[in-house]
Amino acid sequence: MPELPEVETTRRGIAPLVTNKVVERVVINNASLRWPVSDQLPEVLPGQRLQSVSRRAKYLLFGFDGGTLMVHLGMTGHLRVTPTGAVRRRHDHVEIIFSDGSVLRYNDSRRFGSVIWTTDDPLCHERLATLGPEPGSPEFNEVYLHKLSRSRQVSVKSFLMDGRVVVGIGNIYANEALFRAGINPARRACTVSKAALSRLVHSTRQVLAEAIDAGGTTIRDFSDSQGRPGYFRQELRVYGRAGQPCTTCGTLIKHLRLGQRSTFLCERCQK
DNA sequence: ACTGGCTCCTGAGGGC
DNA sequence: TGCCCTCAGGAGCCAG
Repeated sequence: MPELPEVETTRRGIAPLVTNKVVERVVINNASLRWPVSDQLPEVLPGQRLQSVSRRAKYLLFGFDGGTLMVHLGMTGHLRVTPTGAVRRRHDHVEIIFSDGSVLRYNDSRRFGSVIWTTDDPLCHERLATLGPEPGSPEFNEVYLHKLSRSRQVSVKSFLMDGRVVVGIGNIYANEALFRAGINPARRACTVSKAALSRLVHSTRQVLAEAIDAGGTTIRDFSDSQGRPGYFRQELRVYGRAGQPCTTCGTLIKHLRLGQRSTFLCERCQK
């Protein structure tokens, strides 16, 4: 489900509802996520105040007094805040009850996501330490991409989706960014010119920023913390548009598979 | 060091 | 209506 814009949309919705609240109780209904949820959580968290909700890559970082809860939404994860006593839904795996009665619920039908507790610097955690720069950071630029890509034989799309290269870009936005940059996603990364990589840096930032402004993209089941869908779907130019005309030249959008992921392109606009 | 393929899991949608 | 198949927005792990 979520790429960077959806995670950021979730963060913005959740943060004002839970920041500065004190945990009263934690309930783990199902600990078997991507990694087992720590059974220490119900003992450790109560009494701690939630100081901040930030984001690194696709991880939401809930900064408590004595540590950080690192939440990844996987493919189908949702967070929502409800009053106490609100009906528990199927797949509500973790519930954090605050002393004011509100409840933060982690729901994830496929359980590809994770809820990880760490008392160390989360940025040094093994899940985060090896990740590349944020797409919005100055480190993500054409010089960096050019240097990193010279030895890479993988498709430029797989390269762009590699979290060690740059974080937050999943399948939808990789397709969209490559279309806007006029780059064929199947091209090997090492063959893409610095000029084209420069276009890719800008189109990536642009697509992500526009998607955040629209509240993310809802294809199947993404909704924000209030249950609202994202409105970027109507802005998608290639993703999910196989057989439909290119918005630029009218050529029919082609569908193929790269690295086991659905890929869409206009063969005329993307070289 | 890279690469492609497989894997975890549930649910939706299409064809018959 | 139901059954079976394919596909899905992530990403770690493994063998080659």
